[in-house]
Amino acid sequence: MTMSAAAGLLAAALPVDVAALANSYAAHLNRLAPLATASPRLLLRRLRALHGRILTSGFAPRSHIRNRFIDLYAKSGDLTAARSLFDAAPRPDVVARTTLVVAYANSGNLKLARQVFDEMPLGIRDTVSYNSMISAYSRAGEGGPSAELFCGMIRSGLCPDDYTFTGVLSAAAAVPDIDLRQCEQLHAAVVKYGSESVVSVSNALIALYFKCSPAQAVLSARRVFDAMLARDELTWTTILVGHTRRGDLDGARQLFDGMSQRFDVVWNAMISGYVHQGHSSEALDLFRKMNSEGVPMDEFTYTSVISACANSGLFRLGKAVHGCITRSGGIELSPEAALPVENALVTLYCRSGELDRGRRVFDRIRAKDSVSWNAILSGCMDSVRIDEAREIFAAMPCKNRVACTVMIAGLTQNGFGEEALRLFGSMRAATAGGIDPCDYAFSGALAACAGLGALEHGRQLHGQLIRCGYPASNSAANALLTMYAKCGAVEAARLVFLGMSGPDGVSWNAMVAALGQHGHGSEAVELFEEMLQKEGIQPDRITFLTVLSACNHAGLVDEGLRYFRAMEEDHGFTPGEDHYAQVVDLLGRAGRLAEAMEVLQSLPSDPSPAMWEAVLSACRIHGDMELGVQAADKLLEMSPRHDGAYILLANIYAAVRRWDDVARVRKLMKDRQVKKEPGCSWVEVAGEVNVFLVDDASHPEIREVYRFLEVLGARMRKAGYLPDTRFVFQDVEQGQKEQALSTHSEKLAVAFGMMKLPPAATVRVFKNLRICGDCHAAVMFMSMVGEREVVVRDGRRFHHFKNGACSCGNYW
DNA sequence: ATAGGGTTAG
Repeated sequence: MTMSAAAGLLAAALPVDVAALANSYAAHLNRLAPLATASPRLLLRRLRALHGRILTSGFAPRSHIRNRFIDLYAKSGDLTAARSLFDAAPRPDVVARTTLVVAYANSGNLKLARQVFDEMPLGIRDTVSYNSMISAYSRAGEGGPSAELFCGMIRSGLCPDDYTFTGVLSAAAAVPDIDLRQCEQLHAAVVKYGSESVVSVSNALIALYFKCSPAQAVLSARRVFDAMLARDELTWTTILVGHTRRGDLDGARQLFDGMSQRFDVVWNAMISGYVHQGHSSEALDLFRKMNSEGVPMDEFTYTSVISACANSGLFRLGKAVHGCITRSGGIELSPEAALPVENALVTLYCRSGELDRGRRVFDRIRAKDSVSWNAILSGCMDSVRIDEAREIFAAMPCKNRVACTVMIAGLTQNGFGEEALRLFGSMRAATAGGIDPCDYAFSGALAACAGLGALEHGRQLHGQLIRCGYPASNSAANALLTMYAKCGAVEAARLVFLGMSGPDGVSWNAMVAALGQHGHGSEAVELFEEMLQKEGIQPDRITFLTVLSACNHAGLVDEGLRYFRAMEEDHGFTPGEDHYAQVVDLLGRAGRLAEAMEVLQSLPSDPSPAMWEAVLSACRIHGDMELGVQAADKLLEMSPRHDGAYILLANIYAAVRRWDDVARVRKLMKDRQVKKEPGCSWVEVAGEVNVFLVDDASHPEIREVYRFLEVLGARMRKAGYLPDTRFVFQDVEQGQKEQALSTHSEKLAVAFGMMKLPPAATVRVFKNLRICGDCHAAVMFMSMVGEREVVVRDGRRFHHFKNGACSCGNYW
């Protein structure tokens, strides 16, 4: 017999007033409850002590005592203890179950919370248990499940109360593009169940209407606001923030100035409104006014102001605010309250380029949260300190969705696409925490596919994206569109574009680029003209860059020049270096090298590397040795590790068969350690290498390239990527057709033939060769890979290869 | 046992 069992028997034998004991335990637990916020660790110690005493006393726990324990264990952070108590209950009641739902929801594990909720017998569910689950979803921004539960509770005859409505309304506010009609239906439900006079419900309703895009929604919000008999500080912040988020800063300011009694926190709302709209100076003016009027500031004020500085590049001011906070020791912030401020400071220092200082602030934070980790992680990525970012990521205790997304985007942008895709693939695995990727994570992964030319992988992601239900996310759709476009699947890109409910400027730019890059130059220009007519879509600097590039690819030189002029004259954009580089490229590619050089010489500042690169590439196409070498010299002088310069220079030499010079350039690259990042796109390498495949197949340089291609092909097959032909076909599409067809397709056939492609890729290469009209190259390719017969369809045309010969025709 | 706004990371 164990000690506790013996004590239990003893206790049972004694005439103890069990009810009195229960009351004293309950009172004890009530006294402990405030510790949940003040000091969870102390709470846990006390709880364990009390729990131990109860166990040894042999007191058979009453359910309300047990429930209290479950609640407090969860609040002290020991979910395991909470769960085992719950499991030990013979018949857990609604309260126990609801407590556990809330416990899991608060720990961020919505799935477990929902599981406990679902296991709750329908008969015992009450309004509070529904409310708890609904508000859990609402805090997580999950509008769908919250609405579904709301309907479920009405169906089962339960009456929604003000808690229900605040939850459902605020969840609905998190739904992107919430329908005005749905808002009105919810509003009607509020009225029907008599909650319209509750301040919190009205507040949530106002917030909801402001999130709803149609302009008349604002009027509805104002009507609710005007009808309110009592308003609290939340009402005011909601209405102020609502106006500012819709860009109506003046409206907000009028309300703010007209308030008879100004709650202190309302200043924060106004400041954050200015910050959000990028009006940093007004935000800071208000901050100063707040200071001079002696309005008490809190952590929200500091956080807003510091992030205003970080966002608008006012780093010195931000640091001054930091100094003020530290100096005025009078403001005592608890560690919890200081955390967001410190997090904002990490971002401030990282953005100002002082990563090490950001790191020091970060290191000093005692209880770092996920935001702290993510801030320093993204700081490292932005400063291209990839290894450090990898270390941080590995060390992070909380690799959440944002952390993964930052990593994926950062890796992709810095040429580690494969690593990014591996991470994306592993994040949803249970071992990594089972994180469902959000639309931003998808767009990072899709960008990685775009960079790698991994069309098949991208297609799979498309499928997953649909299954995960992100049809409305512009960021995901834009990435998808770009992925298809970069992988050469223009039609798929077009379908994505057409399927979007509200394509934004980025979408339009991406679609124009997609058309432009694949030889549909005039269509690209047409789409651009359509974009100009579109209401609510404004062309930006990127748009013009894209149009110039489209004209460039399609050989629409004069149109390009016209748009270049219109950009400044009609739209008021001063051309940047990138625009000039595009124009130089446009002229150069068209063989108008003299004009290109004129542009270069007329620049207000020195030409950028990109412009010299354009000149160099034009020289490659047109075989202008002299100017080409000059441009390469310039480029290498400016950036000695610019890999493109070496490759283009080698190309120029290869074009005139100066193999010794090619070898010299390659050796120089080696000596100077000009290396592509290990994760760089293989496809790009293949395209690059391909240019060495200029006739002379017996030359040692070329043989080396062949060997390289074989290795490359093996690696790609192993990783499951299909090679992409676009880099090679780009030459074909960019004019020079006759020449390109006679040389490039053949080279391509040889190159891809050497790579021993999997069957699906073989078909694609064959199709592309046929579309280029090069029968000879297609036949050569097919015999290299040992195919006997292949039929591929291209629209209504088909291409047929059989017994060493090609034919083509129409299906109907 | 349950709620609403304002802050920080992509």
